[in-house]
Amino acid sequence: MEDLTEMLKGTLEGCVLEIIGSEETYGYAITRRLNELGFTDVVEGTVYTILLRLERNGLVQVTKRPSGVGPPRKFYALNDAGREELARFWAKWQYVSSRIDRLRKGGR
Amino acid sequence: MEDLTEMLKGTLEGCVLEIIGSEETYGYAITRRLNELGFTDVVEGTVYTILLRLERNGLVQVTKRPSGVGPPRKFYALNDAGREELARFWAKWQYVSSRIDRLRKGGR
DNA sequence: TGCCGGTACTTCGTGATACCGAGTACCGCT
DNA sequence: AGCGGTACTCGGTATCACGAAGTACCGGCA
Repeated sequence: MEDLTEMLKGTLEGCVLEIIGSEETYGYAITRRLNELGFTDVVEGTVYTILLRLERNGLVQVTKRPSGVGPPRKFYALNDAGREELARFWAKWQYVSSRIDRLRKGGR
Repeated sequence: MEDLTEMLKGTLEGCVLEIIGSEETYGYAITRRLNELGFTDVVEGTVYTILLRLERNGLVQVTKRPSGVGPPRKFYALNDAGREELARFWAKWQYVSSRIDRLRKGGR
């Protein structure tokens, strides 16, 4: 699929939030997960900027753990604020995607 | 609904394309149409920048016509390139929204 | 006649976001 | 010692929606 970057703006962060919400994980693995979900062009740099933003905004709890196969990993888990933000994200997604689908089928 | 601007990035242009594709129309009316579709916070300035971009990218044909109730209107219609771009937009939307919905329901 | 509200478009600047590239660093294997 | 895979950081760029201000046309009303 051709370039999706513009369309992912505003949704990619929500996807990362959802992934973290379903299991405590770290940046490199999140990138791989997004890639296998179909977002093949998402690269590490993008995910890390999102993770730093989530951390700065106080939506996640971070734990550093040694890896055994490389440098230590920063594991991310949602806190209460993160879970609320995730719920808001899905509400927005539901709202936007339903309106766009409606526009697609004949509008009104 | 709270702020949707980030989530609309990359999709609002496609929505405008769809509206123009279904009927030849002009900026002010497109804004009202988007508002009644549920995108209540979209303002004229946003739509006009999109329209100028579409024109600059050669996706639309523009016709200026007097209005009778105000200044002349710039009517927009899709050309062949615009119809192709619209098709590409819906293909991308289909791709992205289906993956996100899949992520939402349990992932895999 | 003068002013106001609604219609209609333009332009400049701002903020948020995804992306890119380069760099740093840890590890096991050869 | 070097290499590839793992893992994170940082600085800069492009794109996009938005805000604010300005211009301009028109009808109606005091």
